[in-house]
Amino acid sequence: MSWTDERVELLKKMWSEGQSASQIAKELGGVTRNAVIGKVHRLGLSNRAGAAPAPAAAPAAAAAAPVKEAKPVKEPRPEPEIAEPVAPAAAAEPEPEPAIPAAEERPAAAPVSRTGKTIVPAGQPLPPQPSANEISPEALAKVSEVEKKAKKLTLMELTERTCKWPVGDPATPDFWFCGLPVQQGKPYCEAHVGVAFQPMSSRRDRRR
DNA sequence: CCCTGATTCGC
DNA sequence: GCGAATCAGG
Repeated sequence: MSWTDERVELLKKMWSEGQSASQIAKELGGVTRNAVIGKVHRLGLSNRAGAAPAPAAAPAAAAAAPVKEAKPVKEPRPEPEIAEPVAPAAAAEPEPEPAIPAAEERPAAAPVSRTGKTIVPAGQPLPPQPSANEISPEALAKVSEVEKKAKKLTLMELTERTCKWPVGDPATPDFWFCGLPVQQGKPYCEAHVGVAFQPMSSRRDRRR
């Protein structure tokens, strides 16, 4: 692959949006994150922050790079009141893919006050949290177990290979994501995949 | 271990 | 100019 104008533009866009080199590389395809980083440097748009204007040393790099930043700082949440963490009727679609929150996206603003308290916004994308519905007791038991040894990651710590299963009330400090290694291709660890993706077979309810 | 960006240097 | 290898860090 080569750096066509389009690709370079996408690169610039994503980079200024705060996307990581690896994410950009994936998006572009045909290039590694190294290639992306290399290109970024050659383009002279290294520093992404509008801050830290190189204090006392090496203002060197990117001297000829205007880099117009338009920090897309998104409002954490205009609406402070969140109704209730009601147990969302278990997402039991024949075609799985319970589209979790937008955990993938780079949170523009860290929902963490420097007082240590983690203030999770918990916008509208309320996750699965299946109610003890028609899920095998085994699977549920498994989940309980797993939650004990979960990594308890914060939103920002999630990656593509960490279980994105949410635990607790998003409105409290006791909210976290499982964080255990995900199952190949899935967004959750084995245990949580078990309750997140129900085989249609078990969904057949009392004949129609 | 997973990830991040930064630099170097042969091509 | 390009990007793998490497470095330095979280």
